[in-house]
Amino acid sequence: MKTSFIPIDYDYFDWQGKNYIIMIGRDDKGKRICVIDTCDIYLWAILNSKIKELKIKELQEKIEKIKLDIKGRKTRVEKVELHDKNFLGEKVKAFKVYATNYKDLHDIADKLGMKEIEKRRGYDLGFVTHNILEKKIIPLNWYEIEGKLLNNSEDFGGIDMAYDVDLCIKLEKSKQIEEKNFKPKILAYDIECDEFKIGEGEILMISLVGENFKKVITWKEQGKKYPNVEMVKDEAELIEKFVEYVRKNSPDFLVGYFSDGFDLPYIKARSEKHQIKLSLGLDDSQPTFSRGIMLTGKIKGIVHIDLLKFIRTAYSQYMQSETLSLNEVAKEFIGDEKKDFKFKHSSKINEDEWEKYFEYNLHDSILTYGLFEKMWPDIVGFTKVMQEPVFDVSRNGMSKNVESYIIHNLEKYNEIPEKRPTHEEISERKQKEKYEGAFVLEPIPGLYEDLAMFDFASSYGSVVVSYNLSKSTLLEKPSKDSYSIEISSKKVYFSKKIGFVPEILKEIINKRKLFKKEFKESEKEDVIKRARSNAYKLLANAYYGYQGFFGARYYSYEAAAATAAFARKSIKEVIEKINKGGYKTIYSDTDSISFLLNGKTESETLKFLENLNKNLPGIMELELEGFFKRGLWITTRAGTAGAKKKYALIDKKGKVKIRGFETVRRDWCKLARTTQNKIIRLILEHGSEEKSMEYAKEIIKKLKSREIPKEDLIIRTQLKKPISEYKSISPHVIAAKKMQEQKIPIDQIGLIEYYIAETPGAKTKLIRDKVKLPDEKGEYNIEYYLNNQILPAIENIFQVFGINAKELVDGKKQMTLGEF
DNA sequence: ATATACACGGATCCCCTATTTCC
DNA sequence: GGAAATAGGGGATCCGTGTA
Repeated sequence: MKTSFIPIDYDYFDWQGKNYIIMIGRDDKGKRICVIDTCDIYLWAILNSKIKELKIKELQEKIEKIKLDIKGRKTRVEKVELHDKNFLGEKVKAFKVYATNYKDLHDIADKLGMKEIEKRRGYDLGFVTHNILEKKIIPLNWYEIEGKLLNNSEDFGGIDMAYDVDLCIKLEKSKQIEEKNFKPKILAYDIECDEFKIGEGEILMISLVGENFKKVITWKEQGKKYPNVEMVKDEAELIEKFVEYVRKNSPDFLVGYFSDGFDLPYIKARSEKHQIKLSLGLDDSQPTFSRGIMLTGKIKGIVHIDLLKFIRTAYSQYMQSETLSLNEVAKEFIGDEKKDFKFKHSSKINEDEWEKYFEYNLHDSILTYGLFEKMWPDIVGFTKVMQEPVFDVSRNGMSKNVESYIIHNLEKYNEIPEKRPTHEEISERKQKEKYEGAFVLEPIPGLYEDLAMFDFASSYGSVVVSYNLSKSTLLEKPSKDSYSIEISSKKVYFSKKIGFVPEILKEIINKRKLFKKEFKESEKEDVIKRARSNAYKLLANAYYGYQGFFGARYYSYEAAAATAAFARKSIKEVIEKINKGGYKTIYSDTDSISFLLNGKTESETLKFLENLNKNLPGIMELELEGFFKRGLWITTRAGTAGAKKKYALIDKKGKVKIRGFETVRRDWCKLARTTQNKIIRLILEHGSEEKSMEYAKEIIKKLKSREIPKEDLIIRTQLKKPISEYKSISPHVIAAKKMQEQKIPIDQIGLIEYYIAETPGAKTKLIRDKVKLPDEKGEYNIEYYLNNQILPAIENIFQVFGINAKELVDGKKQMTLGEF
């Protein structure tokens, strides 16, 4: 039997004591194929360098005789081979110790505690990863496979009959082939319930959306007919219907939004209550959930995707949306939003409101479906780059992705993989003192004309590569021919012989450059190339964080601290050169520098940049971020110091770039934000403050005469932990308490909305005593919004021009008094 | 459990001192 | 007149949210 094959989902099973991998995928005709395979199972025992030849042989024989009896299952070491390998860049001799079952490796490792064996490695990767490493059948790549067709076969306990697939093949040969077109079958789903707590309420409806498939299943509001709505008799039947439709559609991907934490566990809990088997898996198995705080729901053969998780790692840092709610994310990515429906308990929904509810439910699945389609190229890109199954890649954070990438690229360096840190190691690492981070230059407040901004491309990444900073290149003793730098008054040294970790990163940066160039030069927009370029970009950026992350296999405090130190040194040197070159630096943060052109032309400045680059070490490179017509820096709220991480720029085309100001902060009311934004824009456009002052006066007047709609005064703050854990009872905590009392559900993100009201007769002057929920009756507190929202947002901007905004606020008050 | 440090600023917390209240 | 209650100032801390 020979066929094409694209693996999508990976799982494993035991048969007669041996591990087998099971890959579910498609052929180029769209047939669903199940492929069974296995590989050598082994761990590495690294030998002490002082061990004698003779002793090695003896030890090998001893290990070969190891027998295990685990919970009544008898097994043994199959064979032992001696190999020349590298571990953390050092040449080592290591035994490759073979076993029958991956699960036994741990127990075998425990028996290898002899003093001649220095380290035991490679038994904590997981069988799926191990198999991908061994057999190189990488998710979402195309293969031509050959093997035995299993048809009503007894092999593997009749697995071909258990799985609902078109073909089941025991793999014998495989080779990677050219990319073929693959359009995944997608089914998006969403549920609506009365209670937000998992399983506490009833599921009212479930919507499902696939290609040419739209359905809402419900047991509420029977009797009437609605488009796309199918009525069933009760909740139990609703769940059964859901299972039936998933099975009928037989998707490759079942996609939800926050479905790991809500929809799937909810359905599971309700099905348990009704004692219904939730046979969603291709082998009729039920979804399983990983333990731990963050749930993940897995369905055999169908990849369950929680899009929220992928968005969080892959996009959130570059997104405009203030929250990752389905509504905002859909708006940003596909220009569509949720249907309007005000959440109510089902008992309070009028007959004529149900149709809206059904539409709302269906539309959520439509949005989820649309988002998945939009993100599919990136999901493919990530999966192929990290070489891990889609299920994992779509959920993993960037540190895990970095690690996957390293693990799957060790072979070139003949490296044995490092182990995961133990709990003790993790707590030790966590206790380490924080090292000094980025350098931020205090700006000189003011409004400036004609500026340029330079920044380092992949700053920290290029530092790691240029100075060879990693766990394996850190030298124990000072050495002359090495890179050295001081971290917290201690000198550290790194070898100049390039380590495999910096080399892998160098490759990432190079590939990123290559793919970026490729997709920019491609005639029509090539989403796949763009996605791959993006995956490498994110990897390069996450690399530095990974080295400093306590859970990392290749953690290195010294390398991380040295990276920050070298970066500080580099940027300070560049600032000096810029100032010596006749420019004037205004501000700098981490890897970017803004400076005044001081009458120099743009082409002169570009030439200057070229020269700067000639003298930078290694692969470090400065880029032009842009030329700007004007720029604004202000003081901190407290004093005369220039405020860091806050500035606004306008370019020649009038495009404004605002960083750090209240304008971009979601915990300020809309009025303060839009007012500040407008004022900044007016100042940048006109180069003076008159127009913006007029505008400010007008807003203040409107606020005082209560002309501002309440929605512009709503303050949004995220509740980040359970109410009881707050030591400091701030306004948003009070608002959350009120919501709890009034049984208003707090959304999944925990965004709390409130406004500050006039509360005559209030005893204290605490803001929290004036908190009211948006729906609560009351008048907004003029004093508060003037002094705590508008004034702080504009005061320091006007201070640049020597204007006291406080007088603007108060002075206006007298005038309005005069008007009456 | 799941990348890092730096930074701002509101609001509360908490301690101290001064003032007011009460007997 | 002296003790207790209250008010207010100011630094420390908590908290959320940004920049890079």
